[in-house]
Amino acid sequence: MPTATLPQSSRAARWFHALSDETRVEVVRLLSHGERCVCELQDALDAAQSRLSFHLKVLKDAGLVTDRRDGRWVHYALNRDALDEIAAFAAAVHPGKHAGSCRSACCE
Amino acid sequence: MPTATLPQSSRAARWFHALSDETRVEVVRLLSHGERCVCELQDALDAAQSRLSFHLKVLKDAGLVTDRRDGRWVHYALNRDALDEIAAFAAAVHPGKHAGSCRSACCE
DNA sequence: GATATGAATCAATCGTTGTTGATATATGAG
DNA sequence: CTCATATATCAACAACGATTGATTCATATC
Repeated sequence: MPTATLPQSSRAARWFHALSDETRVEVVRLLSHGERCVCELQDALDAAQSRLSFHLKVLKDAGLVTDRRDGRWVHYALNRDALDEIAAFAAAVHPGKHAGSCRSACCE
Repeated sequence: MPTATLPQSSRAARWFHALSDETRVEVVRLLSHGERCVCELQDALDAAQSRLSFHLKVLKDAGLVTDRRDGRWVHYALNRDALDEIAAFAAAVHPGKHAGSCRSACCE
């Protein structure tokens, strides 16, 4: 049962990879306050334009953020569903959830 | 390296990096059922010994797992505190938490 | 149209990460 | 002490990821 509720490991690994860079974590933290345009993120993070664009692409490809063009600006926002799944993963693998039901099979 | 004194984003990035590989995610899932020895993980994952050892070291260096030697076997277990912090991160950046209190500053 | 601005993409580079096979270390059995 | 087993470490290499500066694309203003 616990396994069935967990996302595929490869999906999880993809999310975690997207969050494995400090700049990208900062972006996510900024976006947690609401939608932001690229220029604003650039300001807040003091990041070169192409560098930030690269990281935003990684986050977008992983499905963690969405983008929306508005005139010449592009606004990024967190994808709530993905964050839900990440939280679910952390909860599902929490030790103690499977209280002794699955004992070790070797080294005894 | 005093991970405890690092800024939060950097610590988070470290954890997520440790989980950014499918094999390591699988290890964490297996350990969620309880402590496991290396040979057992090797069996379950069908992974070469040095390869698994490498991934276990990454997880251990990131503070996600602990190891305990027992005779000739070494048992690995999840570090509950780290998983708590990861869950806390996911919850903290969840959109909607800061309901309109922080509006965008540009592109208006 | 011409031009300016916000953002994405590209090419080059360089450091990092994962895999493999070989070797080393630790423990226990005989 | 010798040997077998469990695990860690090492060296080499391929694959991948991040950064930078230049270029391109899209949109808006004049």
